[in-house]
Amino acid sequence: MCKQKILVIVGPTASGKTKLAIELAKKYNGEIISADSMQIYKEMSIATAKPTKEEQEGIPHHLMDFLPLDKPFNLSDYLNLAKQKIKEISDRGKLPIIAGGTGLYINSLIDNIKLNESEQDENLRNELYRQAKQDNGESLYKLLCEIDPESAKTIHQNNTIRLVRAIEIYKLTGKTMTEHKLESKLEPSPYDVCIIGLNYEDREKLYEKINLRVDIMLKNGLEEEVRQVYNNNKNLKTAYNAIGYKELIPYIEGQDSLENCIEKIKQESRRYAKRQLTWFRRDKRINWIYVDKEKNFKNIIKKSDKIIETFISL
RNA sequence: GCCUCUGUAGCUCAGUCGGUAGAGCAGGGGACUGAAAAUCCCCGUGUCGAUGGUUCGAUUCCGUCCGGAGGCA
Repeated sequence: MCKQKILVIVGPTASGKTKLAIELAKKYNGEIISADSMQIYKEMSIATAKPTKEEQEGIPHHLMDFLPLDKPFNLSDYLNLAKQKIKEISDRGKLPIIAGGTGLYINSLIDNIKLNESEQDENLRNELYRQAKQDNGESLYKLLCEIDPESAKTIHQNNTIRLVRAIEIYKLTGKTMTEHKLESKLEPSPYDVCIIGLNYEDREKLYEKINLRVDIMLKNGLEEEVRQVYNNNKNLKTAYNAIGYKELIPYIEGQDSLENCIEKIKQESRRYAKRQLTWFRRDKRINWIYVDKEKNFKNIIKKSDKIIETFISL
């Protein structure tokens, strides 16, 4: 049986994934599936650094710019849609290229994680959050230690989101998080992946790039974009999670200076990049290309070609 | 020119009644299975401005010099 070949491009924010993906799509007859938890939303474009239509150079981009901001979206939705897209693209005889910075989405997809079919129970969740708030998660943590000591080892009492989720999944399905994880990995992946990771050898250089990109976003009208979203949406839950939005809103509400808010965007972007690197670094399959070690973009393409050619010939 | 204050971690500053030092921020490392651009955990050695003196011992006290801030002429 021949596994479906897919190309995956990962890396921290502002490392050049988008550009590389487009170039490789042109070269290898590919279509791009975005793996970015924020680029899926229609209204947020500048802050999420979506490529414009011109920048896309006619390459089809999937799972990007299609969902209204008030619609919730989660890992499960992503997996369902992405798998379907991979199939469609390969049926067209083209190469699926996953490109993005949301590590959880990418790993769950390429490692074929099977989520069980549990319905979400908002009431239960709210109740658990209330309980967590009362005693800083103490009672919930104790409960988790009883029902799933294995998970309790890796989930800290202060990490309310995870704590609640681990308990929620048990109450909803009767299975612990640990069991759920084991079951999720039973089926081998139908994909044969080649992963290219973009990074900088010198962290400072990456940070300069990030700072510069934030300045460019502002020139491109970031403030106007945030204002529009702010004025048109009652439910800003998702926007409050997006870097560029959550830092600029205090300025729009008159609570902080523009200068401070811009610095904050840059800082949060840098920290985000660091977290992304922490996530990606542990995946030993990634073929890293150090952007600051290459003379120019052509050399990055050359390196990528080398990696891809051995992959394709296998 | 004189007087006062000041020089300690990348930054802002504590502190040591003389036994070579510690907070916040910045930064670094890590975790991650249905909110993931989210959420959470861990990490503080630095010629204590330079140099001479007193002392068993000085970043701490004294002298000189070099930065910085303010005041008076």
